[in-house]
Amino acid sequence: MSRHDEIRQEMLRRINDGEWPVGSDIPHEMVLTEEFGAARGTVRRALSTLVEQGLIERRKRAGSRVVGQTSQTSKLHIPLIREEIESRGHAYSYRLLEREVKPGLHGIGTRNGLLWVRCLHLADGAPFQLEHRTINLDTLPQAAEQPFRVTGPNEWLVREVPATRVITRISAAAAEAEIAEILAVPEHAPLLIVSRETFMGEAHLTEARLSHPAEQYQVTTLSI
Amino acid sequence: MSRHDEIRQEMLRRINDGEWPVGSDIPHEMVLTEEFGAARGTVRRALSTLVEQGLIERRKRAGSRVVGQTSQTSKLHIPLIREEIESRGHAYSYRLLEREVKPGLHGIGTRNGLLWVRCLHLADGAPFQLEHRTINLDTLPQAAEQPFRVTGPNEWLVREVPATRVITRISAAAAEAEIAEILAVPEHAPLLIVSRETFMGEAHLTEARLSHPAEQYQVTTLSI
DNA sequence: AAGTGGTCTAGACCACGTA
DNA sequence: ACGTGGTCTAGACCACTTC
Repeated sequence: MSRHDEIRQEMLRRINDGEWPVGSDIPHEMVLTEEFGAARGTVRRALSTLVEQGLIERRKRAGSRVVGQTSQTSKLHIPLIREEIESRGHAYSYRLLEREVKPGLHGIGTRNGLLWVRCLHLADGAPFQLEHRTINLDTLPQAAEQPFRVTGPNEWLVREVPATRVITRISAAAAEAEIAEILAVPEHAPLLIVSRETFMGEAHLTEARLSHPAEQYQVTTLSI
Repeated sequence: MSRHDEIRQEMLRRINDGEWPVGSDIPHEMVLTEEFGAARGTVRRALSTLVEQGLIERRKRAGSRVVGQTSQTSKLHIPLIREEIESRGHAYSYRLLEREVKPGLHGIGTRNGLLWVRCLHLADGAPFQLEHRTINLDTLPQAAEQPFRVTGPNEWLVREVPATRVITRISAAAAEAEIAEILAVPEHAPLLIVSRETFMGEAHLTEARLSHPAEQYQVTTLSI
């Protein structure tokens, strides 16, 4: 355990034991620096981690204070669907349903159009995730050469394309007739839907709508 | 924009423009330090942010390399339900449905028991979130004195209790008859369910199961 | 206005993992 | 075995925000 970890542990203990109650100011950096006998940078590193965790707040000239659970954030990690399925011990398979180039929309893909893909990811032969994928051919023209016949767009994107910004939306919906049939669930069965938009800088790269039968899938996040 | 931000921006540009393609090694710290004319710590800070964003990977003695979207993580921030409703411009109201102390389970709350609360959060008078809450009275004995009659457990927890670890699970389900009635949706209507377990160190603090009519609610996450 | 947190520098030592 | 990234120190200047 590094020194800044030790210092952070001790700070956590003080918060936990009520020595630094929620809402109270904690000692200034220089005080802590002397007390722990460490350099200022080391103390600051411990404090920064606590800020990331959402346990303390820092304001210039006003010191730092302990906060409650308000600003608790978690990390959401959505792995490759193949890895997700294989990590559960199931056999992964893939089926391309549709692939076509469509004209652009709303200023996205207006020059080269949009590559539109619909495909299915299966676990032990049973439908697990229905993927509606749109790829912007203005920013990713190489995608036009990808058949996506034996592996999905995800695999290719992960291997080739870096992204700086991802927006993920998680929602629930009742399965419409067509989707219900593809996913082999009753009509109006609950679905868990993950929608992701991916950007590189300001450039829009791709968009995915991933529908799962609710019984088979849930999203889990861990704290920072 | 601070120097480490400028350096990071330039690194992002190189990744974006393919000067540093996915899978390739990027220059060593000392090379970058010289090139940018900054201190090593500043370059390292820029690199650290890129690691957090999941854009590069670092391995001792082997250098750093650009990775694809595999390890993309997002930050999930679930605010106080009251703030969520008010930020949409609706009037928030609260109704306590049930409150009772139950014996502990699975080693959780085995001394003092568990405080079990069921309550409803409404937007403009319409049901928005049904909350099933369990509070561990071993770790949070003060909770036993809280009536939760006019404000929910959330408000109290946020004000009083810090947490170091939060596990969040997001799932979908069809509304059972009783829940459907409380939420004023048809039976079997899709629900978006957010479950959270909260810990301070190893100590289990509280657990919540938050059910929302799917039409009214979705979870959004942003990249780091 | 002043003191806090934020940033940056320059240097050193260390441990680990790959070559 | 050795060079890389990881950590820590000591010091300085700055800008913001509260007092």
